[in-house]
Amino acid sequence: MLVDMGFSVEMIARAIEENGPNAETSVIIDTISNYSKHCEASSSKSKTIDHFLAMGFDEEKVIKAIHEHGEENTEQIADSLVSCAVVSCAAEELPKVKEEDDIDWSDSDNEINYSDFLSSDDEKHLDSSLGNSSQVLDLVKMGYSKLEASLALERCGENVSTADLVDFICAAQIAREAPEFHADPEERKPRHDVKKRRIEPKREPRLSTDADEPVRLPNPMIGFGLPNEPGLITHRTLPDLARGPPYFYYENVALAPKGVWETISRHLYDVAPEFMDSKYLCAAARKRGYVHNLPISNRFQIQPPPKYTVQEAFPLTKKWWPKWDERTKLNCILTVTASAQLTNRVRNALEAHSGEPSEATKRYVMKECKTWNLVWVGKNKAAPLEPDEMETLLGFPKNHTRGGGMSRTERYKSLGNSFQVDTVAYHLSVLKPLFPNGINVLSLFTGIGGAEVALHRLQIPMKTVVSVEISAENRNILKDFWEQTNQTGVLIEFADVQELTTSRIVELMKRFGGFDLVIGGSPCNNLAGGNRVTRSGLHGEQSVLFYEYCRILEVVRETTARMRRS
DNA sequence: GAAAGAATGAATTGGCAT
DNA sequence: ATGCCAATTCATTCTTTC
Repeated sequence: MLVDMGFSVEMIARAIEENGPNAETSVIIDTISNYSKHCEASSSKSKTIDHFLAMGFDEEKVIKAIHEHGEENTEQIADSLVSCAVVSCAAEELPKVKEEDDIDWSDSDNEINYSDFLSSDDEKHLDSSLGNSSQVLDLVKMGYSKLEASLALERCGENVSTADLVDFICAAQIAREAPEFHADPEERKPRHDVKKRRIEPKREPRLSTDADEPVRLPNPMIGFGLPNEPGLITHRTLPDLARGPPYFYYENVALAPKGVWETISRHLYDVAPEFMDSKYLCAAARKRGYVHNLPISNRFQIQPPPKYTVQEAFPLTKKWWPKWDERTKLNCILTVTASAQLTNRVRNALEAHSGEPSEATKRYVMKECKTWNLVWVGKNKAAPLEPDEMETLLGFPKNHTRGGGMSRTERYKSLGNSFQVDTVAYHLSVLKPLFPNGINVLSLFTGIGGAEVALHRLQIPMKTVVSVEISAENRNILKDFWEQTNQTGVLIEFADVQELTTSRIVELMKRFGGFDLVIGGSPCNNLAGGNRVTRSGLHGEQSVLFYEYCRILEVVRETTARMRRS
């Protein structure tokens, strides 16, 4: 049940651990309440929560009870809470752990009956895992939290000794608490190795995020390094919890409000974000953070590599580009572009006087050029990019967003919200030797299919793509791409992440043999600097869907673990 | 009605002088 | 360390135009 809410045993265990065993569970509560607001899409739910909170019950338990009984059944909720409190007082919470585990996998709310596709092995697992509660009990007696213990059991499988479970828990603790423990040995060498990092002395990536320490954006923003450049970092050690399968790849804007990336990282198994500005791989800036558990050695670029400067990308502009416009890169491609009238205003300003424009005029023109990403397409004629030019810059085939019932304005919006394909492909390139026979992809917040285009251009066969995208026009674009590129794999499109219930995810995984990659960039609306109205952070109306990514990823991870065990 | 145009700052960071 | 300035930013909403 907690999994359905987006909060796995793992996440709760980690959150509790981070705040200390007896500390306030503010992180959990904050997350759960915010998530639940979104999930239920109604304020009545939070009113119900408030109601019971006012009675002095623990918020976590309240939310759980509401989910179990439905918010309208306040009496049952109350009963449940009272009996729950009694159990707690008895200091024997162990049975509840198993309860969570069972609920997790035999949720009767789901439309699909698990027994229909659970193999006999799976059932055996459920039974034997009940039998293993004595191990959990042992661990609890040794001072570990019940959640920690059940987590260890979950990840290590049923046929392991208690000593092994202890090892796992210790390893997980060390991995989380001591960043230097999993630093690359090469990078960890003491200072006599200075020559090696002379090139980028400041770019020492933190391999694990400390909750107390704010995330700092690297300067230059080049992630683990650029292709064909010195100073490449080719190895990192992930926190144990973060390891695949499945691989996951999460993206969002780098310049988010303070604290956002700390939260994102914490919810994605403490993997430190890789911040990269796409201006190092193409002719337009795009500062983004990527949280992923992919290997980072032997990355390669897709061919042909994109043009590096605006003038190379759009050769016709060279002729008209004034000397005093020193730009070689464009700024970030946004969701709105300048009007055609702006081109006229710029032209009028430039032609007000003959000869070299005044400094003031240059300043005005340059300001507009940088604000609106104008390029020179004629004498004194600075115009916004065409949609197909944006497609080129972002690594999509020309006319990728054409058709599908999209207006020009809508194309700009969809393109502004998209991946830079070359950047994503650079990161995903390590998958190519790993999946020669193809890959099963769960693509969330697909948009116009940046991930799919990247995989296609990498020539990694897509056996299955399950895609979730709210915009019907964007779904059409992906479908068209799928057909036009003669994909042999299966494409399944959903409109809403809410449709991906636990049962449906499990069903899909059983059908296709699991997912190898869970990829997506959740909505940035409430994080993006351009938003003057609702830049409300990760809990904003759209950006809160980040927690849906977490929820779905966690279901895939747990299902993957189960499938591999059986 | 649909599409395009115009108006609407703040948060954050880096650089640099103090 | 602190303060100032410049630069950048996956946007929203209302108005106008067709």
